[in-house]
Amino acid sequence: MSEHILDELSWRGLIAQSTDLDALRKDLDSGPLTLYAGFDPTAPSLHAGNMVPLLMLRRFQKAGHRPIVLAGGATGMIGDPRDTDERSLNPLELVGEWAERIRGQLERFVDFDDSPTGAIVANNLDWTGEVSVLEFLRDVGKHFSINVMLARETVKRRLDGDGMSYTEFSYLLLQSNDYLQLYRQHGCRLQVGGSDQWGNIVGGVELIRRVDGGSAHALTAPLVTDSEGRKFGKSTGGGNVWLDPEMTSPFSWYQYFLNAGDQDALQYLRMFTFLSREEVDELARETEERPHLRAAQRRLAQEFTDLVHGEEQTRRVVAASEALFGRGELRELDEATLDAAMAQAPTGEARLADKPSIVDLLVSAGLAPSKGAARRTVNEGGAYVNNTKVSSEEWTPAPEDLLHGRWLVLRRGKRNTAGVRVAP
RNA sequence: GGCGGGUUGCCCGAGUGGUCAAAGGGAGCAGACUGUAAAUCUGUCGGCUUAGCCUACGAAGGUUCGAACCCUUCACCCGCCA
Repeated sequence: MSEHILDELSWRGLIAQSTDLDALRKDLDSGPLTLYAGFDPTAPSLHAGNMVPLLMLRRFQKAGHRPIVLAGGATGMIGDPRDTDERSLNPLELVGEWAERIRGQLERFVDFDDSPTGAIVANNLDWTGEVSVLEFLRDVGKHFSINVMLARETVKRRLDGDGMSYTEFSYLLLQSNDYLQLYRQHGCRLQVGGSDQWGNIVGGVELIRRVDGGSAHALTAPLVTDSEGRKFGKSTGGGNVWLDPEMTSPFSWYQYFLNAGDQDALQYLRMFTFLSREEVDELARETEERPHLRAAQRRLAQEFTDLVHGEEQTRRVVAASEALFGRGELRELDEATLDAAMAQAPTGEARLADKPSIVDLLVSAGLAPSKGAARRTVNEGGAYVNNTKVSSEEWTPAPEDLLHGRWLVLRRGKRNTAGVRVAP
């Protein structure tokens, strides 16, 4: 039953580029291999896209290898060059704080124990923070050819555009050194990451070979995009889909994946869940035959929410989603069910005595960023209260509109819903 | 250090004294069609107490009846030269 990890990654669509796969396969077969992936603290939380390499570590661990999760406390202070323009440096304290938060998130997805496959947590600040410039330039810098560095795609694009600072240019050296350090400390011989990390990873592979004469591997996953090639993780409301429940509620997380397109849902099932090939194939068949049931989307949303937020949360958001989006009359929901659903959905507050208009309510519930936007929604026919369209900006709730005497369920468009708790 | 070019709304990018809340594209949002899908078409897309007002074209001043557009200074970026 146990398929080779590389074959598994392959059908899951998780292999974009790699160094010699046959050599890697041999190494994987000859005992537990130590591998790592790094995550830079560029925000206070990981986002959904980060789950690809993170879950790859977990997949490798399940296949009998040892993962190292690395928080980029040092690299996060420098910034990996991106295609467009120079990043602005974040304050040191902020990066430190973010690195801590991200480390906490990383730890949840791999298992720690004393066995040879027990995970290790690292922070590259530990070995980078105290290195002197001279030491670094002599020991690491000397092994990098400017000629090669200039040939990198990102660098070329930046040179054609707004240019790049020396700081960002140096990023490659830092990450390469990370790989070397982990190779030395833990015998780490495989680094995985998104395909945008290819150059950085290979930099490390070469550094290990040059300095220690060691052989190490590189493996990247494709950048996750939706069927239109858009970068993954932009939620319908704009902005990233974050792991932190304070930043993206489990309800919103669930809804985001529930709304995925057919092709996307199947791709995400392979990448973000541990469902077997057979199970995914079955869901693909179902989607083909009875697309309206959205079996793939439901399973994806459920599995992924489960993985990130836990079973208990998942139960709640599934129930809330069914209550709010179900075909049943909202008025017929019993109080407990409605309360539970409202506890999961985004909510706002209002007072009946203030005679809030539909526009005020939409803003209060967070369904519209401004009154202007709320008015637009109403005029476009996209505003609903308790599943009934409201087409006048002047509409204001009457006491009998309140569900169980205190709730209004608002909806903007078809898939954004929120509650407003109304006080007398 | 010198000379030249640049900094426009979420992003890209046009605009070089009034007709500019600023062309065009992308993204986003809503509607129709659907399956809480995709594609397509349509509309929309700074804020507000919305026939008006406020804020906005790197920052601060200035010229002018009037400035994104002209002038000055500053900041940052790019290129060439030293």
